[in-house]
Amino acid sequence: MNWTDERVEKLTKLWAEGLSASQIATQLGGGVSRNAVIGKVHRLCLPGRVKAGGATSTPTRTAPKRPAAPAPRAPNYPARTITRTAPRADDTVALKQEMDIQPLEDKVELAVVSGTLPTSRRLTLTDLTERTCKWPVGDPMTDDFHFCGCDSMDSSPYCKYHAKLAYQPVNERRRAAATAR
DNA sequence: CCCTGATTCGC
DNA sequence: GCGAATCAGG
Repeated sequence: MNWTDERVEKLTKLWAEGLSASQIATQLGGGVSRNAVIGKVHRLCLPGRVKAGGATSTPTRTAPKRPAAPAPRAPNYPARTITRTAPRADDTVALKQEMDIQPLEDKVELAVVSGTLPTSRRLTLTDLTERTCKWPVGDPMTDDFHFCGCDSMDSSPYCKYHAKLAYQPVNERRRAAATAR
C-alpha cells in the first residue's frame, strides 16, 4: 500500500483526534499495520500521542538495539465488498431489532472478551447502520446470507471481533501462537 | 494475557 | 521511505 496524500491526510487527522495507531490502521484499511501507522507518524514528525482529555501522557522510552530477524510477512486481508442486497426488513422488523440491541450488548461484549464469536443479529444489508457490524456471514449466493450486525463497534465497519479478523493478522498470529503454546 | 506508542534497522 | 520486530510500559 502506498502513502498517498489522501491517506496521509486521513492519518494526520485521525492521529490528531487521538485515535490509537491500531484504530487508525483499521480505518485506513488496505492492510496497513499499526506499526506502519506509527512509523509514518514519526516520519511525518507528528506530535506524540494526544489524549482526548488534553494530557499528553503514555511516555514510553526505549533503548533497544535489536538485531532484527527476517520478517515472514503475512498479508491476507479480506478487503470485502459485499454488494448483494437482501429483501425484506420493514420498519417493524427494524424497530424490533433496534429494541433488542441493548440486551444483546453485554453478551456480545463477553463473547468478544472470551474470544468467541459475537452474537450475530443476522441483519440484512438494508438493516445495517453506522452502529452495526458489517461483517458478512455465509455465502452471498444463498438466502441464509446476512451480516453480523452486532453492536460492539470499535471505530471500524466491523465489531471488535471482526475488526481483528479483518485488519490485524499480526495480532491473530500472535494470539494463535500464544494459544498453541 | 491484552493493549499502547517508540525505536531500530534491513529492505 | 517503509514497516516488521522488538522494546518498555499500562
